[in-house]
Amino acid sequence: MSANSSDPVERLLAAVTAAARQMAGDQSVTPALDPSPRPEMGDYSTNAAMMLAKPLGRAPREIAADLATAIEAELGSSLEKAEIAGPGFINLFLGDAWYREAAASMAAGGSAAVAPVGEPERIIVEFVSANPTGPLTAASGRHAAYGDALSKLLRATGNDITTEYYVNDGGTQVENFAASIAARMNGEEPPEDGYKGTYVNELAERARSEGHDPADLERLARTGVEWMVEGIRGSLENFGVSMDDFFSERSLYEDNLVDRGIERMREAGHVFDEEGAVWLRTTDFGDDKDRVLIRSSGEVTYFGADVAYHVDKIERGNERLIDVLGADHHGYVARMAAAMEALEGGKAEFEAQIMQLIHLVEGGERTKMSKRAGDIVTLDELTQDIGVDAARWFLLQRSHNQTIDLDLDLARSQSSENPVYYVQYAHARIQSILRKAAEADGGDPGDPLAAPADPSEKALVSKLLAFPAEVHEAAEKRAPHRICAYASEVAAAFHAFYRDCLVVGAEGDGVEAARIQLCEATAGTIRQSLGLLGITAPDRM
RNA sequence: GCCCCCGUAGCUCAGCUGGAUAGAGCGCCGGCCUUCUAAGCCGGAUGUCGCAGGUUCGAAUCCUGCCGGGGGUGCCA
Repeated sequence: MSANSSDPVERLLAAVTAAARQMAGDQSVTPALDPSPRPEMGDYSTNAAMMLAKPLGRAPREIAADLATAIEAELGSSLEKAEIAGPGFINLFLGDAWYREAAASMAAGGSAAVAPVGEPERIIVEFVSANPTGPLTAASGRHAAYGDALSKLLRATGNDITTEYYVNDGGTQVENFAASIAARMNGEEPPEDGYKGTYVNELAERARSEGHDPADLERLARTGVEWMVEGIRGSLENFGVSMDDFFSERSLYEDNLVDRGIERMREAGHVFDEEGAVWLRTTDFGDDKDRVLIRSSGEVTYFGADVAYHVDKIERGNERLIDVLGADHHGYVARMAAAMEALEGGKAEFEAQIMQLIHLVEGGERTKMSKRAGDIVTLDELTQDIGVDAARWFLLQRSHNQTIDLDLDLARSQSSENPVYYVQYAHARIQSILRKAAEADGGDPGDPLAAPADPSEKALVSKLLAFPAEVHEAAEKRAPHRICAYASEVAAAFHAFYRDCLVVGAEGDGVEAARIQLCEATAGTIRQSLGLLGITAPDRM
């Protein structure tokens, strides 16, 4: 981020920062520059003077006076005036020249450009990873929407991203799964802790027609999981999520990665044997108790396999491992972080993002979802009900850290009132204007564009200029829901502009052309915002 | 017991690495289509930011303690 940046807001911030640093004699000062909350407070305001009050030992407003003079000198003619307000804010009022240039800066890329982060990382994002013993649920859909949007945000800010689904195709739950299919093939009820959903009947039917032997549980397990993964992949693709990889737990054993991982931890001195089991001393790294890697029966625990999987992620060159986990796995975080520290300390950052629960509400009651009982609303059913766009918006608009109630009745009956339509409508409206503009014969393309003059027009420009900062903040905070809020604000700013400013046929030199360009930038910004969320931007509604 | 999430308008929630008069949607009341899409816009009402202390020039935001709701806490996955 420098004064040479093509981002007009970055340039403003650079000027403010330079002035503040010179006055403080301290290069570490990082003042904030924010859009002003109200028009009478100018276009942007900075808290720089207040930040300097303590180190300089002077009153904030006094500093602000000097700083304002310095900022005026830095910015020259693009600044109309700088006012000191409140406890020491400096409010910047920008002139036509700045606005004209700012509007033009968005023309090339279709929106304000998102600069890559200073130090891009190679990141692997693991999400969903639901057991392949049943179809994806609506809750998995929340994970899918979040993980996908987060990956897109991190990619948009310049990082190298891999997305991955860990397939738990080993272990007892798969045995239960196979036993359940076999039971149905034999016309029996699944075992007590088996899977009772109707999809199991369908799998049994298919197994029978393809000549499977219900007694061959191993083959049944492998095939059943294969079919399930196939279905899961399809559900995800239908939902607009394409995983880079599906990583098989079983392959860890086949490739001998589990033994190797445990051996390495043993060499590092963090493994011990007790009561016939093999343990990892995670308490040395902040966990509240030590964890078993290999049971006394000789079986590797889920944790043991998962550690080996994470080791593999690091060995593939990833610098940061992000796991998107359900709230019911939060107890798992400390031990995995401990394991990563024990094994590969400092080599890669392990980061867990914990998703809070989603409750489906139907008929005013919360639906209990149990995969084993087969009492679930699947992701496929959800998207059929309310559509992919509405589902993704619904699942993403709240912080992933927040428990949400998804009211199915509401989502169905009021789908036209879903906020996603508000944003999509703005986009469709713009496309309509642009179609109209294309029909009408525009002015001379060589004419200079008018500077945005109307308050709604200027407000829209500055809202669009905030796009890069919003994307960076959403990425850094792992908070795609901020993009939902931002997209809504862009749509609102556009609707206000639409109300106040005629586009096609606007009077004045270069006004129509400037407004068409602004419409294009708005459409581009909405399209990109929705794109980060995996939501379409329709041209007509 | 210990750990995690939450408590902000009637409802659902943003805002939380401290900043100006705390916001949005829904709902409620009242307006706006012979100009580019009324799935829109404008106006109005509604708040002890759970409670109590503390830090600070400044706290919804940071710290401590409490209260209330939800979830977790296995040689399950």
